[in-house]
Amino acid sequence: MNRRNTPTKEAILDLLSNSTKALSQDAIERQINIKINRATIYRVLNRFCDDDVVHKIVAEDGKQYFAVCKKCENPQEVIQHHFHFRCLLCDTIECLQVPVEYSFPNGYEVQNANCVLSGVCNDCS
Amino acid sequence: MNRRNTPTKEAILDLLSNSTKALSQDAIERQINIKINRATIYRVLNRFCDDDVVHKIVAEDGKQYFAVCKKCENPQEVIQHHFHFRCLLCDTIECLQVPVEYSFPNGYEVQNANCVLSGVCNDCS
DNA sequence: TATTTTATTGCGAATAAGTTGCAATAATAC
DNA sequence: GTATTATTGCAACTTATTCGCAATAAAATA
Repeated sequence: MNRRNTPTKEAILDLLSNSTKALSQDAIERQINIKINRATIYRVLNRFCDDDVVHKIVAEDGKQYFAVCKKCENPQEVIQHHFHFRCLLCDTIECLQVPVEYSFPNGYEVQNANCVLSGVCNDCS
Repeated sequence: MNRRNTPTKEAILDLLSNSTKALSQDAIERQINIKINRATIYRVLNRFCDDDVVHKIVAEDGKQYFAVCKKCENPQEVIQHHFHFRCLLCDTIECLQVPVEYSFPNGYEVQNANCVLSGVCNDCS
C-alpha cells in the first residue's frame, strides 16, 4: 500500500494547508479549482487521516471536517487534543490552540478526543 | 404548542432515565418494549431537547445520542458542559461528571459544547 | 524507453441517519 | 360529549458517506 503522488492529492492538501478553517467534503469540492469526484475526496481525506497528515472532526451537524495536523508541521508543539470552535453565524469550524484538559476517574483510557464548542467566533463577534 | 402526555413519550423518558448510557434512536427502538415509529422517536427526543429534559450528543460516528439532563433532575449541580465518553469496545456513550474547562481567546462566545473522548471505559479496562 | 504492477480515480449504486408532508389518532380543553 | 390540535405512523425524501468495479495512471522494473 505505498502512496502515490497525484494532482488530486496535492490539490486537496494544498487547499487544506492554506485554509484557516477545517473543511468538509463539499466545501473542498466547492473551493478547489479542479474537478474531483466526491468519493475520491473522501478517500484521499481518509488516507490523509491514516497517515496522520490531517485530522478529522465531527461537528454537531454530524458532518466530518478535516484540518491539517499542526503537530505534523511542527512536531515540537504537540497539540494533539485541542478544542475546535464552530461558529454558528459564519458556519465554519476552526482548530484552536487550546488543549483539552480533564481529570478522569480511574479505569478510563482516553485514546482520542472530539471536542467542538460552538457559538460566535472572533470574526463574527 | 402545549405538550401532551402519551405512552410513547413516557416510555422513552423512562428508558432514558433508567439508562446509565446515552442512547441513539436505534438503541431506543431496540430496547423499548413497545413499538414506536422511527420518526416519532426522533420527534419525541427533539421535543425533549427543546424542553431541556434531555441533551443531545453527536459522537465521532456522526450519530445523535440522547441522555437525560442531570441538571434538570437536580438543578443545584449545574453540570452544563461535561465530557462524554465513548467506549470503543462496548460501543456505548456515557455522561461523565467531569466539567469541560477551557480558557479561550477573547472574542469567542461559547454557547454550547459537544465534547466526546473515546477509548476504553471503566467497565472494559 | 517500454512494460508491468497496483494504487488511485470516476461512476453509479447502496447504505444509513435523520427529516418532512400528510392523513389518522388521541390527549386535553371546553 | 364535543371540539381543538398535539401527536403518531407511514412513506417518501434528503444528505453524508461508503463500496464495487472497471478504467486510469503513478512508480517500479526490465
